[in-house]
Amino acid sequence: MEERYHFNRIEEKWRKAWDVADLYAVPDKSNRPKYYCLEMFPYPSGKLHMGHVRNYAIGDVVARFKTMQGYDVLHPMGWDAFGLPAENAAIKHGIHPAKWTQENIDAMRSQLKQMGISYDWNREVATCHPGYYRWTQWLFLQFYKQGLAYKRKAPVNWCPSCATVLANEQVVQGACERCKTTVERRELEQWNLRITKYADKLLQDLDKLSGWPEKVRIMQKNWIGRSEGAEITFPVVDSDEKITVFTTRPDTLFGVTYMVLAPEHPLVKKLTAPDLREAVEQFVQKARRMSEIDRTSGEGEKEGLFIGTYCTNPLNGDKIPIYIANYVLLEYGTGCVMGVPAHDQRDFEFATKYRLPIKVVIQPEGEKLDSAAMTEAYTGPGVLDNSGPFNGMPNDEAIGAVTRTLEEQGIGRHRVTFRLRDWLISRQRYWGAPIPIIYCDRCGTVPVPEEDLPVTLPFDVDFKPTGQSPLVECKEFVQTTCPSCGGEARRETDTMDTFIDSSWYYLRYISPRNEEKPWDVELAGQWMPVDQYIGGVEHAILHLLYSRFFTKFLYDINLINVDEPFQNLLTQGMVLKDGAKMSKSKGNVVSPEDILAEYGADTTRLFILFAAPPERDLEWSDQGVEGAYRFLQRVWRLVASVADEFKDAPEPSDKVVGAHRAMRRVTHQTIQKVTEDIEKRFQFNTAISAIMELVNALYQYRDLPQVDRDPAVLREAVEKLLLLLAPFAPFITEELWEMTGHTTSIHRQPWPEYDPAQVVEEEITIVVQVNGKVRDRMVVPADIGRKQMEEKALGLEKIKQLVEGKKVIKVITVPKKLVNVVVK
RNA sequence: GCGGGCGUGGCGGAAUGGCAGACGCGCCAGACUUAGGAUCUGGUGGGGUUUCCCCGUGGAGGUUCAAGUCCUCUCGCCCGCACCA
Repeated sequence: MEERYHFNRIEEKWRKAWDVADLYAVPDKSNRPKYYCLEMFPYPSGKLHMGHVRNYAIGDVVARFKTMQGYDVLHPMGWDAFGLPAENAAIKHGIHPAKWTQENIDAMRSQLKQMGISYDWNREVATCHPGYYRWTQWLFLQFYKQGLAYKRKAPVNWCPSCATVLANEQVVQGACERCKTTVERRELEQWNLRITKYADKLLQDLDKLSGWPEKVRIMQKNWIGRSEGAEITFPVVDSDEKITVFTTRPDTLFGVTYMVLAPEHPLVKKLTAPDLREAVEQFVQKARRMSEIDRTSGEGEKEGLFIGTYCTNPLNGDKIPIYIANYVLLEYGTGCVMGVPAHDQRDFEFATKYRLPIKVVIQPEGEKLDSAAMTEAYTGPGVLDNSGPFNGMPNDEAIGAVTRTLEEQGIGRHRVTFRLRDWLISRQRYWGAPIPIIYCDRCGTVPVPEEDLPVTLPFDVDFKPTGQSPLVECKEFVQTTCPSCGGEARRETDTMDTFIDSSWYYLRYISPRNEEKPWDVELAGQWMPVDQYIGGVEHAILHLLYSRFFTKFLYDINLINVDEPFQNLLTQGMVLKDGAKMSKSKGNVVSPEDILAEYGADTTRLFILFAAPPERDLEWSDQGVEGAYRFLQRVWRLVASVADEFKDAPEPSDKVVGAHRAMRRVTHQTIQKVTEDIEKRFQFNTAISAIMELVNALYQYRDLPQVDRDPAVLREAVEKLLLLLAPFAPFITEELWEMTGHTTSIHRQPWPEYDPAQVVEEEITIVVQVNGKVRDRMVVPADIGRKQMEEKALGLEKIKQLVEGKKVIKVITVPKKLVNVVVK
């Protein structure tokens, strides 16, 4: 028997054995209850980082725990394998993106296997594989069929560094989410998915997601940005044109003193007075050139220009000057805003700058606002003033009343607007799934017939970024025949946003090699939804919102029977070193490769799970890793030293007393604690600490003289210990399980259950307080009544002294906890 | 500015309103040892007049027999959103 813990030998041995036995394969169907445990699949960058290690260690505990509890656990892994880094690496090192990606996948798969994560590798998928992206394209066609994929020309976010357009979600504070380059605006014709059609559902169903962190739900809610208000039409003076605005404050309609259009608004050209055309055109050009960040940062100066024409307030006939201004966005609402300086801070600033009138129409209670004296807008509640028939009405009532009046007169209506915009999915890059569309001069836009999929990505392409898709230059790809008329036609050359690939991968795991369809509907019905999804909070909006959108669409076209993909979501915290996120530039990166080589997988996993609860940020500590390593050695030595002694021991007796009973109690209490900690809140850190306490207790028990030890009690404790530790440290527990005489894998054993009779204490320590301060303790039978507790406490020598000469006002007794004597 | 989270020993972190600091790291002492950066045992919030007492969970109030935990205000740090009409 090995006296020392050699993780290298053990981990290599079991890695091979599990592989050969295909231990972690999960059947498509069985009679056991299902559990779908999913971790966000990585981009194959080449090597795992600590964030991955943490993510997958957490997921593996859940998967192994649920497996031991008797579930069929679907626990797959794959690769989010399309994307820019492959192209950038290819350009830099002259390797083809496909080769670069494949090599990285191989390297990372091997690292994951080294970590001992219980994936069913038979279900591995890679989004860049034609067998996968064929179905990505197929899904695009389903969107197209339903009118949810459409092409339109619009101002878009352009990243000059990535040389491609970006979705709204991929622009963070005016910069490219990937490379941080400031995003420009360009007018381009691009493919979009109509996610806005699902805006209301995506918002409402957030309420169903009780298993998601509040934080993520709020972030999505804000992103969708529903606001209720009214659309109001203002006729233009001396013209047949009308301007429609959206406002959440129809109650302030009588306070409108100017009108603003977005500079790009189509009406601007028509409405501009002839003598101002040149100035307006200059202003529009300037606004166009402004980056998104300057345009929307809030701090930027509001700039506007009068375009020389007026419109009329439809309710009171006021003549209102029309402006254009940089702070009005074409994309939101109707692209026009009515200016109410008295009751909107932005309008107030704008009106002050351009000396526009300020008209108070809401008066707060007990106060009379004077527009000349105002230094900021009043946005609170109040009563209408200067508002004709609505005078004296509370403004919250007026919102509805004004809207109704507008509706009656046919000049406005109730309206709901969303901040969420359609999802721009075209990318002018090579390494992605081609959009399966053909353009024919006779037939127009024709979808590629489903049976012709996949539209394969050509291999020999010069993929340097030029601003247009590299596929444009690839004649074999572009030139094709029209599926409709058979004539000459051209293929769409843009590829899809990689977030499309990752919006449905959790479904492909269910039928990873199905060549007839993207997934088997019946099997999807069985496995979906994902019971537990685990990943970083950085995907709170992008990936999680897109996946929810896909799921809702697929539900509507009857391809799945759930309308939310992820029942429970765990957002793990970051891994920090010296208080900061690990990064090359800070030089505080700890490489999983090195740690795995020095300490092995079990130690690495154990440390990461022990150092902090999963949702919280984790501070990396080399000494902490040492501690985890030391603990596993301690377990090893303990088990190795007693394995022979209890090999043939029977089940322990329920009648044992003294140290044996105490040992059994700790064993069963630990089972209870660990089970609850994992189940309740994924509190792996406290679960592990409980296991450590069991080991400490076992050392005490082992060091009794041998004649005083009960081999049956020892055996029970050691075996439960190994079973409880198995999900955290799969290799060492498997080895020790074998060493203690077992022939089937520990990872195929049922999760231990505790015996309530063994958990109970016969005697407990009660705290005795006087006026809330602990003054003494007493040991009493566990089933003692309140009355006896109180009597015994009052009889204690110390308590008597403290109470002497004072008046006992009352005595609080909390069963099994304490007695508090309140005196005066 | 709005929204969310977090403030507990030297450090990571524990505590259904009921003994603050479990467990681990670090540190101190002892044992074993040719040796120890191995292992085992014990100790380890601060202070004091040291069988005992006082103070202590960012700060100030409050509720309660009892508050790290609940309430009000306040300070600091982190994250997300930010001209959305």
